[in-house]
Amino acid sequence: MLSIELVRNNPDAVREALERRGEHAPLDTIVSLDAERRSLLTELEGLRAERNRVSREMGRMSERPAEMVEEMRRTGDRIRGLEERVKETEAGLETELMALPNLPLPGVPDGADETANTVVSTWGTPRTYEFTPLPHWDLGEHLGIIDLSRGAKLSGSRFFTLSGAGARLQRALTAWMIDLHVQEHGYREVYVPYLVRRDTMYGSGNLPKFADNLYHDEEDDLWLIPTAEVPLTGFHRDEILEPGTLPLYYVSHTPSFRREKAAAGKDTRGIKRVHQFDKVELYKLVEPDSSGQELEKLLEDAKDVCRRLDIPYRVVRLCAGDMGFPSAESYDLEMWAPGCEEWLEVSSCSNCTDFQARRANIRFRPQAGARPQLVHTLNGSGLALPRVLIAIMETYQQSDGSISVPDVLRPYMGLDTITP
RNA sequence: GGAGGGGUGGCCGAGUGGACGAUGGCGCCUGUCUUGAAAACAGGUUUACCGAAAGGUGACGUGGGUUCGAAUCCCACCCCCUCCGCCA
Repeated sequence: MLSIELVRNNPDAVREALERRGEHAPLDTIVSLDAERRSLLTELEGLRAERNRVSREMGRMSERPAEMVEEMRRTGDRIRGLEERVKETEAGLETELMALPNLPLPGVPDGADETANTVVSTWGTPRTYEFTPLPHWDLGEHLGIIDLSRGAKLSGSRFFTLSGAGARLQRALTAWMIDLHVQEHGYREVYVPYLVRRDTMYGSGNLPKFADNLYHDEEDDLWLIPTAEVPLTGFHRDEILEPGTLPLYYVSHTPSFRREKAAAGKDTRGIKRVHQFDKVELYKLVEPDSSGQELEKLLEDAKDVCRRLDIPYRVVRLCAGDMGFPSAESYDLEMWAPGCEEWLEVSSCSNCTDFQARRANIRFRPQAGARPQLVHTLNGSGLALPRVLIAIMETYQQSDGSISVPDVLRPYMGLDTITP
């Protein structure tokens, strides 16, 4: 959520920033709702002050004059009427504000969609093969480690099962990535619920706008998380972090559930885009001054995973129009998959500035006794599993159809080669 | 799911219709004393909103209601604890 003070005081700057994202926001409505709210509040609070004063006076009297009681009853009615109007105005204002995405930071390039994104760096050289590298769906089938049709049998299209060395590879990767982030990058591992309340989804920015992309249990009003970012944003909701607590680095491994309504028909082969996938998520709560630098570090931590796996990757800087709703600045990390011959997005690292912190009410106290301020939050995958699985399988495939296990994973896998 | 108990400031805990944002204790901060520290003593110590300021308003789990006036009474919901049932 954007700060109402910012919208009130700099509507033109906000409008301009939102335009860069292709958002044509009803800022005039917001500004006038805000003005209305404040004028109603002034009136309401005046009446309440009057009522408090008279009530106190009456408490001291032995006899309460009937006309005084009568007048206060009328004041009470006016107060109730005003409270009703304030509530309506605030609800309207909140609805409008909740619908606005975060503002892109000044350095974020212009552009309407992904065609305006820029590749900022590339690492590694794609290998050359003496044979035509197969896509993972073929490799997975030959090796008997990915079974798409059984996934479909159980749950429908875009679900998959892994078995044998495939399941083991995913588990090895997960454990290795978590260990790397905990032991070398300073993150604290957390285990979180995969079903969350409505409020938690509002905090991260997934509700109310993106309900279509979420699975929802009607009976208990619980929502399946589309990323660990959701529960991690809720982790410190309504807290004031004491001086010396920040920065906080968390890593969490969870499944992610996505309805992929908007992507109907896209990427239907293999396990690139599925309704349920596992992910190791990196999450940070930091002081506002450091969030730019922390984003660079977060991105480094994600890149480190690619480098240690020895898989070529590139870093893409997202333009203003292609960023996620809560993000102010984002980089995507893409791994090269030689079988399907494409760059696979395995991580998206974002600085959400105070956008989620304001929604989730996460603050910190800079020094003892100082006023609480909103933290900045950042998130990024480190990394998304099925796509890394794809990249590993396709990159490390051998002419006989087997897959050589990357060195770093061998201790976790207990074998060097995946064969049928 | 059933029965019972409970949710008050950073923590503990008092308060059952009127001067209570809330006694007291602990913790923390500042000062006095001390070579320094501890102890003792004194003062301070929630948060949001409206307002240029003075000041005002709200918040005692949440939302409604009763009342001139609600932490306190009523209703609904949420959460926690204990026991029973079920269960990995």
